[in-house]
Amino acid sequence: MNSDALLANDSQLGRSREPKSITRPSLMQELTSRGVRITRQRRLLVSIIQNSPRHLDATNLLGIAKQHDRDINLATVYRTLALLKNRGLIDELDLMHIEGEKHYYEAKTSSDHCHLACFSCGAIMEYASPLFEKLKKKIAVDSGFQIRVSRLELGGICRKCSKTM
Amino acid sequence: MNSDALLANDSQLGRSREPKSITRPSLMQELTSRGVRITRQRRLLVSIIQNSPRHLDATNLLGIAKQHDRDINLATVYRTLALLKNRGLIDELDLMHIEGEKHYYEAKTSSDHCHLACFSCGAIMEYASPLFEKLKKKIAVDSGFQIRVSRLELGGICRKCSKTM
DNA sequence: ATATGTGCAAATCTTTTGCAAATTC
DNA sequence: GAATTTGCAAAAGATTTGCACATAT
Repeated sequence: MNSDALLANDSQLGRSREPKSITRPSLMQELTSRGVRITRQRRLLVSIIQNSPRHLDATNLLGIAKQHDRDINLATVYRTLALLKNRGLIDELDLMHIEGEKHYYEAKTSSDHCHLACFSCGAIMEYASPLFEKLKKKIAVDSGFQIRVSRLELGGICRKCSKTM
Repeated sequence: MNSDALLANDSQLGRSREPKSITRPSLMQELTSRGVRITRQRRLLVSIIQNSPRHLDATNLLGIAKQHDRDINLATVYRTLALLKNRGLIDELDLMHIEGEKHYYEAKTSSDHCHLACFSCGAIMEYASPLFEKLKKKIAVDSGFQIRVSRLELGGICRKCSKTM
């Protein structure tokens, strides 16, 4: 029996549909309840981030947003991402720089998970585990450090690729 | 009793002296044994990385190297870092982007450790734990992923700062 | 002598910023 | 109407690259 949630994933840079155990609180609700002004473009960007099945970088996000609002600008994307990041509503990922130095974003989940990046095919898998939560708790207790953000990223070769090679 | 090694640290962006349990194999020896050509500048850079008590970024590294070789160039620093990274001899850290988007480097250690970055004072602490190793092993087994590189970074408030505030 | 490494300057890529115009409450 | 957000273009910062020259084996 395996108490951990392994979120298998097939697509390039994709993020799988999540089991019920992982929840992403509504970004819009969070923003509203914190008195953040909701503009048309913020609503659009937030909804894209919240619903995207993949991890998006700023340019991806702009591209998708442009399909709905031809005039949206990259600077607005960055400013909105900064807003969300500063309020702790999204996580910023590097995904082991598997595709350059850009960042990827995802709505923060209730319990943290880590990202496995395959150097061979570029697939990104997510993995959540009580053991990860336990480790963070132990680090906090041992070191007296109050953890606000955590990022565990692993680079290597995914199962599919190691079979192929 | 605490089986984990907590590597306390006082200095800004510093790295503490390590307990014997953490070892950093000789980069020079590794390079030689792999038939990599050793030039004057590579020797210099490698020795700085190996012996630095702090996590250095490319510009830091250049600055220190310049004290020994006035003519060394930033491009050479980056090229040498790429060489070491590709051979898996150093780890590249983001340290939660606590100081911009640059990267920091350290000689790879025998067992992985994580980095705690204090958003308030900028201190970087290192923390090694068998529990981290256990988590990685579990992830590998559960997901069939062969881990080549791992990075666990935590951002938050260090003990000292949370007392002050 | 040949392959490899290096300096330099320019290019690239991601992200940030100043400011005037547009939008929101 | 006042405060905030946005577009645009320019700036900033980190890293990479092309090429002629220098160095290592």
